[in-house]
Amino acid sequence: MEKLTMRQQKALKTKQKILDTSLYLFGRKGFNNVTVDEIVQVSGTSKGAFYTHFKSKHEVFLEKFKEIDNFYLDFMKKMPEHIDASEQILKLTETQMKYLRDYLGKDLIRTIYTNAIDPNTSQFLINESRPYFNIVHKIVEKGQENGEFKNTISPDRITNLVTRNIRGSLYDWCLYEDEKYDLVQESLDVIKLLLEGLKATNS
Amino acid sequence: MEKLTMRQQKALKTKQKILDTSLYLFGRKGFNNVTVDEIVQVSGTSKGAFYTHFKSKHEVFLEKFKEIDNFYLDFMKKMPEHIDASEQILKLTETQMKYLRDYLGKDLIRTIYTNAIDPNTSQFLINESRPYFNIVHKIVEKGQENGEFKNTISPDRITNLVTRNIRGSLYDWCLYEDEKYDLVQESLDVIKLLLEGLKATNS
DNA sequence: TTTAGTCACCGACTGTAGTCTTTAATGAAA
DNA sequence: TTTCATTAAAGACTACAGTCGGTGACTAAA
Repeated sequence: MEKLTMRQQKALKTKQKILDTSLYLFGRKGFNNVTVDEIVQVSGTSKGAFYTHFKSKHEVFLEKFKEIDNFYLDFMKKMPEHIDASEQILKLTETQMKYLRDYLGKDLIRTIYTNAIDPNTSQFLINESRPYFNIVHKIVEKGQENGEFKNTISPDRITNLVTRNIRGSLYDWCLYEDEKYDLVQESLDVIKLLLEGLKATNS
Repeated sequence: MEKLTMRQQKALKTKQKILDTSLYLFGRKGFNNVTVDEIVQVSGTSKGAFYTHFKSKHEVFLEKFKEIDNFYLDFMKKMPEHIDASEQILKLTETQMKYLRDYLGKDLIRTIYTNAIDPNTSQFLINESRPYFNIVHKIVEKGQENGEFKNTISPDRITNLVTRNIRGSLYDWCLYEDEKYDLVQESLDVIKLLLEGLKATNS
């Protein structure tokens, strides 16, 4: 499986060089202020090389965004098992939002959320095989089993609603230019309210 | 106030011609498949004229979107006063979503929601002076006065959360290419759950 | 080792949104 | 009525994402 020809190894190196240079430049100047020509020039490659390895300028950033799925897997390993499902979802939300805010950053999220609307691109955000969905789904199932959540709504549906609320919070974050919007607090508030509506104790 | 010179009248006519042609072409071919050159050619005007009247291609579509605020005002005139605040919000949501789905259409909403993320453009979606905010705000206030909603959360905040949920539903609608996503049903479900969490009867 | 084919890469080219300089028609002031 | 300033409109031009035909180094089969 790891039998790469000389050629393929070199290609991989080129791809990595483009990726590194892109991310470096995006970080310095912002996605919109970096041109593909510049990336290509700084990385010492070419337009042709860029587009053999990436479908678009957006896609380079998407590659970085995908790291978040590893973050989720990591998170679950450390998640204490004994706490409530609600608590688990809140903890997940908090950690996730801090990660997005401090590590990936608003510029990246903006790029992802803009690009996701384009019908021609991959439906990454709503791809149900993402670790994120599985994690939330598992927590929700447990929450229903132990009578914490209503079971009049399917776990699939609840998962759906939770992740949609998170997307909503992130989208709104993107809308604000200044720092008036506290992503972590806003997301937690929204999720808390949603969980309130999901509690089994309400009618 | 209505003293327009010959020149201004002609200018207004040009603007209208560009607007009509644009909307016609967007409707026929989709926003992304219409070029500014085409609009200009079909409307018998010029690039220069186009950009004196509109800041961007997106902004033409935004003009259409703004009609929705008249829709809200209209809606309120017909809203029965005697029903619950929750019921009013649900009714508003349903009517609004049908209007967006059937009259404005997904292509327009996609355009608005893509454009809104761009920090350089007007923050129309989160502009709190929009009729939409005022309407929701009024309903919420009444709901708190008559003890229907918790009053541990400020009406501003609740309004905020409601409108955010709506944006979330609309954003998700944009993500789906096929017709698997029923905008009206999904929005109502989300809002119902949110209202559940806002009820005064829960702790 | 030769040879035929592949594919990573190159960079000139295309399409399109948006800008900039110029022009002429209008309107205000004398 | 003449003059001067204003501004809507025109269209050539720029910037930039993405495409496409060509090229040569590498691979694999003989």
